[in-house]
Amino acid sequence: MLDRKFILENLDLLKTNIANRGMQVRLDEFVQLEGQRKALLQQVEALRAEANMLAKSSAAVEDKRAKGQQLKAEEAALTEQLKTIEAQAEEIYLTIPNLTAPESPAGGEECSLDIARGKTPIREFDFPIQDHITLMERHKMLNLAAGAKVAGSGFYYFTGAGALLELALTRFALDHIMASGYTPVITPDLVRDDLMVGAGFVPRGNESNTYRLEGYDLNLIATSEITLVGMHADEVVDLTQPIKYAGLSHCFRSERAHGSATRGIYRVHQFTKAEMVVICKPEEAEDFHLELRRLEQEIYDALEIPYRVLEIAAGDLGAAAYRKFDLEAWMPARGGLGGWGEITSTSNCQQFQARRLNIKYRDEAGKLQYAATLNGTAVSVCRPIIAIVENCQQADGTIIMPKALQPYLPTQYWVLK
RNA sequence: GGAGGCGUGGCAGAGUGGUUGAAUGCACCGGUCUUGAAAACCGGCAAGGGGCAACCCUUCGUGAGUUCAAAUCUCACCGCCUCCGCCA
Repeated sequence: MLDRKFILENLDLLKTNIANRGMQVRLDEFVQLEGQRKALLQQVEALRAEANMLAKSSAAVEDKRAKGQQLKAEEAALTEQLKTIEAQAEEIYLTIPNLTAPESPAGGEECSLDIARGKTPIREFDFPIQDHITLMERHKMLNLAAGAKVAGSGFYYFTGAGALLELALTRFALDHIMASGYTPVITPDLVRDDLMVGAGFVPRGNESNTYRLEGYDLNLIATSEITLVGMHADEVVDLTQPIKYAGLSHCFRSERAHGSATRGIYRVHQFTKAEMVVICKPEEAEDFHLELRRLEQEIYDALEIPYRVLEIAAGDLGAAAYRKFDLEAWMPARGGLGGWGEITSTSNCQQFQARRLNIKYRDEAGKLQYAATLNGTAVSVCRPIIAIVENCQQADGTIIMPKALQPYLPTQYWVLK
C-alpha cells in the first residue's frame, strides 16, 4: 500500500497511474471517506481526552461516575460510526495499486516491450517435433492421468527422469543464486490470512487464485514470496546488508487452464518453485531488481533455453509491483506452432509490500523507514521442463539434457533414450 | 492428549486498579575527557495517528468485557516454555 497522506496529496498522479494500469478504483469515494474519518476521529479523541482528564482529576467519585458514564456513552456511539467509515475506507485503500516505473509502458499485456534475448538462439528443427506431453509420457517422466484421478485436472505425477529433473533443476538454481549471497530457505507451504493479504494476495472471494483450508485461518501459498517476506512482518530488520533468500516451496494456484497453449503441465494447480526474495533499503531496490533479472538470465542461458525478456506494461503489473520483468522461454510445440511461454517474473515492490506487512529498518539517521521488497523466480519447475524437453528433443525422440544439469543427474539420465 | 507457567519498548527485565507510556540494564545517538580508541562521567532515546502550534489520542500477544479509571481484574483466542503421556 501507499502512504495515506501521499495518496491524498497526489490524487492526479494516482488517477493517471490507475488509468495506465487499466484499473477501476473508487478514489474519490476514498478521499471523501478519509475526510469523514478524520472529522469523526477528532470528535472521538476530544471525548476521550475529556474522559481521561476526568478520571485523573480529584473530583468526588460520585461526580466522576456520573459524568464518566455519560462521556463513555457518547464516545461509544461515535466510535461505532468511526469503525464503519474506517472499514469502508480500508476496503478501497487495499485496492489502490503501487506507483508505476517510468520505464513500464502504459496499457495492457499486449503493450509489454520485448527488450532482450537470451544467448541461446531458437533452434530450427528438420524433423516433425513433438510436444512435452508426448515426449514426457514416452520417457515415463509424467503421468497426467494419475494426477487427475487422485487430485483432479491440473495435477500430475513426475516419475523417474521427471522427478529427478525437478530435483536437478531446483538444486542447480539454488547453487547458482547461493553464489550471489542468497540464503537457501525451505518455508511452510501454508500461511495465515493476514500475511497473505499483506503480501498482496486475495485469500477469499471471486478474485482469489489461491486455495484456502476450510475450518482454518490458513491458505496454501501461491509462492514462497509470501512466507519469505511474511517471515519479517512486524519486524525492524537490520539492512546494513540486504536480506537475500533463495526460497524453496510448493506453490498452489486454483486458476483453471484452458486452450491448447496451456495443455499438459503449463498451467497446473501445484508446482515446486525456487524463488528469490530481496529485502533492502529503498534506494538499493532498482539495483537489486537488475540483479534478480541478471540471475534469471544466467540460469536460462546456462540451461540453453532460448528466451526473451519483457518489460511488463502497467496493465499487467501486480498491484504491489512498481516494475516487472518477465522471461519467456521459447516452447517449440506450444499451441501447435511454437510460442513464448512465461517462465520467470521479477518485481520491484518498493515499499508497498513492506508498508502492508510492517517491515522497517533504521536508516543512517536512526529513523525507522519501510524496507523495500523484491522477488524473482529462479526456477518454477514445470515450465522450464516443457522448454527443456521440447527444445532438446532429437529426431529419434531422445532428449539430450542441458550440460548444466549433468552434475545434478545420474549419468544414465544425461540422454533420455 | 493431561498438568502447570509465561507473553511489557531494538534486546533483557521491573511493574497486580488511579501522578506508569511504563523503573533498571544493554544497545544506539550527542557531549566531556583522550594523540586516537576504550573506560568513566553528563545528556538524549518507543511506535502509530491527529493538530499551524501548544498539545491531544491510541498501543504492554490479539479480541471482547468489568470500571469514573486497566499493563494490572474477567472471558475467549493465538503463541511460547516446563513436566507427564504418546510417538518417529
